[in-house]
Amino acid sequence: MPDGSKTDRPRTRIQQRNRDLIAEAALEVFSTHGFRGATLDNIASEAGLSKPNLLYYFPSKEAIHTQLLSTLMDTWLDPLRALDAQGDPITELLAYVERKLEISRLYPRESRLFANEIVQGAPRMLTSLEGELKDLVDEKVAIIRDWADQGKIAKVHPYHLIFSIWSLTQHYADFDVQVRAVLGGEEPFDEAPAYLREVFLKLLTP
Amino acid sequence: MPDGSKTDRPRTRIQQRNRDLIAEAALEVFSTHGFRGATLDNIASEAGLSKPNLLYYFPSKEAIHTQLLSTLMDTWLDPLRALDAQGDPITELLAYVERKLEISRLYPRESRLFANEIVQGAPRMLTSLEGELKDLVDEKVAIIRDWADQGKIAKVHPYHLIFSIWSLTQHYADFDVQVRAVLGGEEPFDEAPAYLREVFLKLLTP
DNA sequence: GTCTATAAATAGATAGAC
DNA sequence: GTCTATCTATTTATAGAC
Repeated sequence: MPDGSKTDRPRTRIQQRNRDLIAEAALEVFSTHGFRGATLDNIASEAGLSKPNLLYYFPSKEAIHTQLLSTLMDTWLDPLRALDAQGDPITELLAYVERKLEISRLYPRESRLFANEIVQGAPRMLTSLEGELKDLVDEKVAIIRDWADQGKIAKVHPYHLIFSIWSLTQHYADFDVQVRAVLGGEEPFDEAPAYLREVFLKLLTP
Repeated sequence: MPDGSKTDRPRTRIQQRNRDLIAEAALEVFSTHGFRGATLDNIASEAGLSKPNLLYYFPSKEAIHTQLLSTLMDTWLDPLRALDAQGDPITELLAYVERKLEISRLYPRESRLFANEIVQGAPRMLTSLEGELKDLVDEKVAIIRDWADQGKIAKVHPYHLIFSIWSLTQHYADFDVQVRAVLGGEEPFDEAPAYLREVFLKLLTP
């Protein structure tokens, strides 16, 4: 009797497929227009479903948004989770920068989804920021502080170091139109990896 | 006959005062909720005026937003304009960073107003980005490139250098809630100036 | 110049047939 | 499970009295 129930949400294949369609459409629309700017009409037509059908799968617009944020939260935190206290400090931190930048390149919508939410004061995400996010950062800050104390990297403020990694890498996703407007034809991600590597190598070298 | 008419918009004292009240209220509301999230009701009550009275002074919600963006565009560009080709290169660039950070501290709403607009693809600002902004950046990039060619600063990609200054300084305004959530009680602007100075000093020193 | 009342459009959500 | 039709609330904008 192989069935795989009991996992709570997804049941049939068609349900799973439609939930996925909705999540994908919602990501597209929420990341481009923010929560208020997005409409169920937009999301429905992007998903190729009718508006009432959307609300058959999710109880409300808010529920779609919330589910999206919490699903993607893990993806968002993974690169920092991977920072390894046992590895070589400079290598670990540069690899973290590289991962974050690669995520901005490959998943700009996810980055903008969070950016929209946070710029507006994170009304639907504040507890996650003060909980999961802060806990993870505190844990990694302790590692970075040890590295600095042992003279393995330069003595930099560990929290602000992390802010600067977020800021510099996510900028290429969140402010993509501005970056491209200023660069004209040049592709941002051609030069960004080497540039950011240089920034953090110079900063972190003791 | 001293009167000061002919300047086109503001006439009486009361008109000027109400236009200012509306601009201030609109900045507050648009910067917190974005264009779609803001309502005329919010803006009106924030300004202490009735909704129809708002529309006596401005033809539409869009017009308020547009006027706000174009008024603040100059303030936004001024710190970069002040970059002086005749000054000492490192001093000039560090002073630019300091000015931008100070603006994030003193005028976070203005920063978030632009952030909201740009994250969503700058639908009402794209021409400004491709015009005024790109022109100014191109001009200053030429200066930075000269400095690098003359060996007065390290050889860094000038466009990405500017992106990194924007990104690192505006982060403290745009992502303020996140920064504060992670820091717990610590005041971001206590450490940020010294941290950013260190980042750019290390990066730019030849 | 400012207000109350209201029109017109949009958007989130529900009813009920199939 | 999916659709059409519709309800209700919100929101932009206007009319018209004062």
